[in-house]
Amino acid sequence: MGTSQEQKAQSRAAIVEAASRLFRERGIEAVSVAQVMEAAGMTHGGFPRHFASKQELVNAALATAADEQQGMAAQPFDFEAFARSYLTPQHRDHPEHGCVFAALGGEISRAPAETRQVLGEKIRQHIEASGGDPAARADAIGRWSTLIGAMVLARLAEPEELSDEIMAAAREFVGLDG
Amino acid sequence: MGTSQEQKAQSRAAIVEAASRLFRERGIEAVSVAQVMEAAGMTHGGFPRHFASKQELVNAALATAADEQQGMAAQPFDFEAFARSYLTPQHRDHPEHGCVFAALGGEISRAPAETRQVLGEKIRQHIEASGGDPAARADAIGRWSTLIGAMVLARLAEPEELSDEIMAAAREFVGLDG
DNA sequence: TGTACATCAGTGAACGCGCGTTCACTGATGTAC
DNA sequence: TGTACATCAGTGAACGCGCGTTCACTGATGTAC
Repeated sequence: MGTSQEQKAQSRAAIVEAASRLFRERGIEAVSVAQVMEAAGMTHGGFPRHFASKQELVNAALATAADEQQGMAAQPFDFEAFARSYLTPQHRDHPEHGCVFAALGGEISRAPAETRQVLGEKIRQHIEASGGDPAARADAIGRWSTLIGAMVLARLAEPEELSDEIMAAAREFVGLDG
Repeated sequence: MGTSQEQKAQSRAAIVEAASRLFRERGIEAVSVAQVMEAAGMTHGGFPRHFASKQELVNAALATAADEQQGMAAQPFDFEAFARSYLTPQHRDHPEHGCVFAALGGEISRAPAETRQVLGEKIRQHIEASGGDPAARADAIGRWSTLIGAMVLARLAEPEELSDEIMAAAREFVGLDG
């Protein structure tokens, strides 16, 4: 069953990727299993061959979304480059390819513990990666918080000039453009 | 119909207050009209006497939640006092009485324009209140962003020590405790 | 190599359920005179 | 002041709908011999 299992793994990856994208774009509750399966090129009946419940898919999709962001960042972590690509109209207007904390943080803090822990662990990893020096850690946390909060505000603010101003102010506040 | 209209206004206020609280606690989509009406002491059938749709209730509840926060802040706005009460376990553990942007910002950025505009306008007002000096404006935006992002992270982070550390780091980053 | 059989990813119909919304009704409130 | 009538906030049953999930079935994949 070699080929078959390969195909199954590909299908699963397609489902998780579609979910990761659709959840960030429209919210978890607003996206149905059938919509995810359709986006992955299947019908909804095949879903239970890969996940026991929507909850399981959510957990996998969030882990993927968080890893994707971490994977795109430079190694070792370059905050300035990260912040410059984070605070952009491109990111603001395309949450489906963006930061899972800004897009779904609020919603997930109300999710079952199992789901919260997926992102909780990613947060821990991200902070650990900033090094052992307490001052550097605190600074990393402060700057990261600023990016997330600014993106939340920038996605709500109107008109677009104000939204742009929020992103520019956050760039300054974290030490760029200054 | 004087008394009757007073009673109606009281009922409407109770519905909006219950919605404002429940939406922040559980998310907008996760709370049904029937649950809001029950929390307000009525049955769901009375709902259309006050609102044409759930969407209308959402708009009213968000405006109330945003005004509530603004109303609790000192006049003139004292950022330091605001930040100190914002970055607390009390606020983190009780989103139902807390910042609507941290609790529902992501969800609302995906809502219909009409709903987004309710919070978009509150953001504009909050920023305008920081004064006309461009540097002061930018600083106010940066600090506010930090508070919101830190609360999103603090509500997801585990264990509790890490969550507390995030709030402490944000306090430092906005210029307190430093 | 061929052939008969087992497995199981994916299909499409169906399920029970809770949702937002609608509506006939009731009874207290307020008005007309 | 008293009486007959109108209004309408709130009740409780009902509606159509989309949801997550289940399941009999199919047909391609892989195994046994």
